[in-house]
Amino acid sequence: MATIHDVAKLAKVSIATVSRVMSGADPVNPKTQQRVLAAMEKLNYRPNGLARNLRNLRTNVIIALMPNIQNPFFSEVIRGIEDGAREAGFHLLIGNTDGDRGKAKEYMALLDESLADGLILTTAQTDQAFLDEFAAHRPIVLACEYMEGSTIPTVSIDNISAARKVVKHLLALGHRRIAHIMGPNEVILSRARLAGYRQALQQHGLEVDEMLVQEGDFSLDSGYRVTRKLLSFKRPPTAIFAANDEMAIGAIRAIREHGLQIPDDISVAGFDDLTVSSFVSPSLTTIQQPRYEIGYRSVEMLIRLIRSEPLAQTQVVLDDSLVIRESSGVPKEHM
Amino acid sequence: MATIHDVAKLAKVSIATVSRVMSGADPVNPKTQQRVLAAMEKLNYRPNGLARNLRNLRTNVIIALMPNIQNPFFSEVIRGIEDGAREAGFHLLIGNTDGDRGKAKEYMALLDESLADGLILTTAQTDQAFLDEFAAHRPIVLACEYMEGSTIPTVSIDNISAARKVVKHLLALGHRRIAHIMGPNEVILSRARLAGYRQALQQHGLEVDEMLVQEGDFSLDSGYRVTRKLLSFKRPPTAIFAANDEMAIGAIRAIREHGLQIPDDISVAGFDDLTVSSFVSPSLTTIQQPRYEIGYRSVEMLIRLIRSEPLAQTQVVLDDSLVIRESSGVPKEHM
DNA sequence: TTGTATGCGTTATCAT
DNA sequence: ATGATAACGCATACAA
Repeated sequence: MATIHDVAKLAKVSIATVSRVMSGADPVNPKTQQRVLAAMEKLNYRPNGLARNLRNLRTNVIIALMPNIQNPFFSEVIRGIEDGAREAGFHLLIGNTDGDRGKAKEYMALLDESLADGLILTTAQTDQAFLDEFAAHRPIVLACEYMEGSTIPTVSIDNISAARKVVKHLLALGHRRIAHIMGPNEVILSRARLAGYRQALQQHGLEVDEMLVQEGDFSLDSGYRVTRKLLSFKRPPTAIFAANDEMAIGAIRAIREHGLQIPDDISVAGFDDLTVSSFVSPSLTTIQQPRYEIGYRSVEMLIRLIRSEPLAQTQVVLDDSLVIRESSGVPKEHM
Repeated sequence: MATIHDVAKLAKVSIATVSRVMSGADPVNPKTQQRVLAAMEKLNYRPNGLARNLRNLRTNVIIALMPNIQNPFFSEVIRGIEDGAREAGFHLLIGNTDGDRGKAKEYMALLDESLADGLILTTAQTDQAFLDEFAAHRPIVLACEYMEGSTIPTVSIDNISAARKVVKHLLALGHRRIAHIMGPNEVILSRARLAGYRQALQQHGLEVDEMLVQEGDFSLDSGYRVTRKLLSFKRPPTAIFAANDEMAIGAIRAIREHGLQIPDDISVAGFDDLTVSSFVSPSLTTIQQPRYEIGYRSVEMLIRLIRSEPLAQTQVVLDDSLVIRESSGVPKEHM
């Protein structure tokens, strides 16, 4: 690979002049500029990004950590992050943690090794105390979930109110035995959605039947398994609210295999509005959240942090909306 | 951030000794080692990766390019790549190209800027001539599709024979009017699967009705739209083979909306065996390919290329298998 | 307008 | 066993 020295020698100038031609910062005589350009062309010169980064002490790399690259919810968030990063001249390094805190910390360490300029977490990935401390001195943004009492810049919807909205919809249809398939209890998101579920029932004067709250892991398969369990109860629920669409699709499968009709025998609602959710049969009632925008706004904030620019607000809450489709309906006893 | 000089000063040694303590290559007196370690601890020293990389002229970064991060097929391939990369101490930079060759070339340029050590393409992303030339002097592996007459190291299944297998299955059930929803014509994969479709029909002595070959773009929605078109024909097909599962799921939706039963009125088959494909209703007949392994083997090859180690073989073809589920059955006139 | 010289923080060579 | 020093390739302050 040709270096700046090779170009300088061929163009009969100093390396400083070559550097100036590249940056365009200082004025350069048009004729020498031509010579330099010609030399760069001839040598097929590409500046070494490593040297440039060391000199500038910046990498132009942003890391986005996701618990699971397979999850289509996050991939749309990532698209928003990527677009925002590209527009600002940053590269995106995507890290998959599989919910493993060790992996997450490994990626976070890249910040301290100067191999990345900033970090976006989609879901917290680790304990709040550690994260607060870590983020205090480093450019970090938390996307998708909100940590109560934390000072970390955050972009998310209000998961509690969104979950409440789903359950109120089911209550309004006449359901009284509504089950909730929650996500992993250690995930903040999961607890927030569970809280919304409880609030809706309580505001309706109903007690929460703890048997009807079951934990999944956000996978299709866990939704399937948990639903089979729910259906085996003496008094099965008339509606199931799953904490994400994938578990809801798993639930649909289990219900159909059980020989029941949706929504006639049992209603199902999810959360996220994946693309596939309007294509499954029956199509899924769910919460639509602005996934792309969550990503885009997150990276905007992060870049301001990296540049030490002030933040207008540190906690951004975006709007969600309830999408009612075929999977939710009036319970049988009311028909 | 503390540097190696700060550590050296505090420990009252030279920077060379600090470096030795870190690498463990040369012997160091245990007592001085303790002093150095203590100093590193006290200063919370983290070596600067940028400087290290510049010195070594390596980044330990591998780039994986995918046409669409949303596509669950690729995300499993990426998992394989990521695991392989991690095991070998590499970081993975994931690039989304949206099928845009400009974006792809931008990422490829990172190789020439020394910001990455190697590149994996999942689908070719660009024209063969450019790619062959580009790959001739750089560590590059092509995953998922095979380019006829190319010398680029490749890991994939045999898409032609796999597609043939699907169509032969439909023929064996008694279908004669079999439609094909192909992927974008500029994608090698799409043309390979189309070729397999043609071969199967021809080997069965059937002519290909060109009206029954329609182009989609691998999205759910395109499968839906194209299927509506197919169903509007005077003589609609009795079976549809979609070039991927997402289009097949779109097709299922269109067929149900049309009031037809699957597989009684019309059979559907896909390609890829996404997780969701066994959960949709009816569950999908499809081709299962070793996505994770494709990724894993690709990165293995790439790392050998980066290290200038010899390759046992440059074109790896892995096994696929036909998974028969509920969406394909005997056509009505045969029942 | 251009050149010289220094430093970014490592690793590695060569002495001692 | 340890230290001094030279790269790695670039950007920039300062001189000319």
